[in-house]
Amino acid sequence: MSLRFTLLGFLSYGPMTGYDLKKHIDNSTQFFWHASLSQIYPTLKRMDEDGLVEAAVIPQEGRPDKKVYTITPAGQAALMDWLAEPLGELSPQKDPALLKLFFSGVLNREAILAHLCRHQELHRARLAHYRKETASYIEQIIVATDFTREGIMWELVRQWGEQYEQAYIQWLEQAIATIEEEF
Amino acid sequence: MSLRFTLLGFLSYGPMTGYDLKKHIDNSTQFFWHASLSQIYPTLKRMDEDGLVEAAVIPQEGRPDKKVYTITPAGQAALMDWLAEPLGELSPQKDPALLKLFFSGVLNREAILAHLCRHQELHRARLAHYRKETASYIEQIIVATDFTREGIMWELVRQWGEQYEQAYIQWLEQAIATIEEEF
DNA sequence: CCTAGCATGTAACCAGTTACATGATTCA
DNA sequence: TGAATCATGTAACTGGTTACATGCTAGG
Repeated sequence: MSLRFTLLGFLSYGPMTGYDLKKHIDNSTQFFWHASLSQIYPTLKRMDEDGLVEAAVIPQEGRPDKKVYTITPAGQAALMDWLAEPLGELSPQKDPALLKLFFSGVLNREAILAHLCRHQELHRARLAHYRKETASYIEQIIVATDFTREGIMWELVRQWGEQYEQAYIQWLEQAIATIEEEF
Repeated sequence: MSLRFTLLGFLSYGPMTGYDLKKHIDNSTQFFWHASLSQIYPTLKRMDEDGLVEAAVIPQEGRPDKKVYTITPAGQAALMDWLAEPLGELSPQKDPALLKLFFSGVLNREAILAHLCRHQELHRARLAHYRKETASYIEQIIVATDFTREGIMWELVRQWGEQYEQAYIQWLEQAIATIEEEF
């Protein structure tokens, strides 16, 4: 259901194609909400049937016709209802890396350390991404569109990403120390 | 796929029914891997067909026969292969609460603050849970089974849960301050 | 020459949720 | 009296992934 709201959210900033939406998702919500084109296209189609968006077909040569989607008043209303609705329970997360670690007591010291170091590398890369690419993307959009209020929210969420990665890396540091001492 | 490894992981500690497995999941992996009974039962059945586990049927009166599953050598091997295999990319997370916040720039100051406070409450409750219920559950199992090596891993993962929640709460604190000042 | 970007989709499949179905025992 | 615990499952559905299909243009 949240994919529909993701799409409505971006379309509330302006009309766009499914392809454009995918790029915005990849550049901003990617790390707390992602979707593939093969999920986006049929979803937009159903949202059109439900009257939440409207498609304007722009003929093109040499490539498929462009479908530019615009949010309808009904779509705006649905988005606002969802935004206003209080948060439910925390949504359960799944993290295969933690699961593997949880059951890794049977492995030897070196194998566990290898997992932890690899894990740390991945999180360092992501931290760098939040600080560089994500930060500049947000700034760029704020400058281009003058969405200052929206920009405050985007930036807050980006900061959570940064702090999350920092905390993760710190914990892994401690975990490595623990294994080196106790295992 | 990871559900199969979750079940194999717990079954490597000893034979159990699907019902027992569900309780272990709820008490320990719940926050990074969860599953419902209606997913666990058919999965165990298919794992039996694939030779990863074996069921011993224990007739009971007044309730369905108990099926106690035991991990087979093939199951043990599959579990070890998975544990040894290096971590792939970070698995994409989905968090509807962050998504809502991301698009909340159109809401007024009070509505945003309400979301943030509610969010903080939920995370405080979870932090308390990790510190009390989860911690005592782990200690209890370590004492009962003498799985000290395994216990170190369980405790490490629990500590991540605790640090994650602390970081989340801190970020929300900052976010509340930012909205109060800038919005 | 090959990769990336533009631009759309369908079909088969897998994972996971929700609702349904049964039924005894224990505890507040 | 009603909820929780024990103990199993099935069926319909929703959400999401993977593979397939088409085909032009621009740039390194």
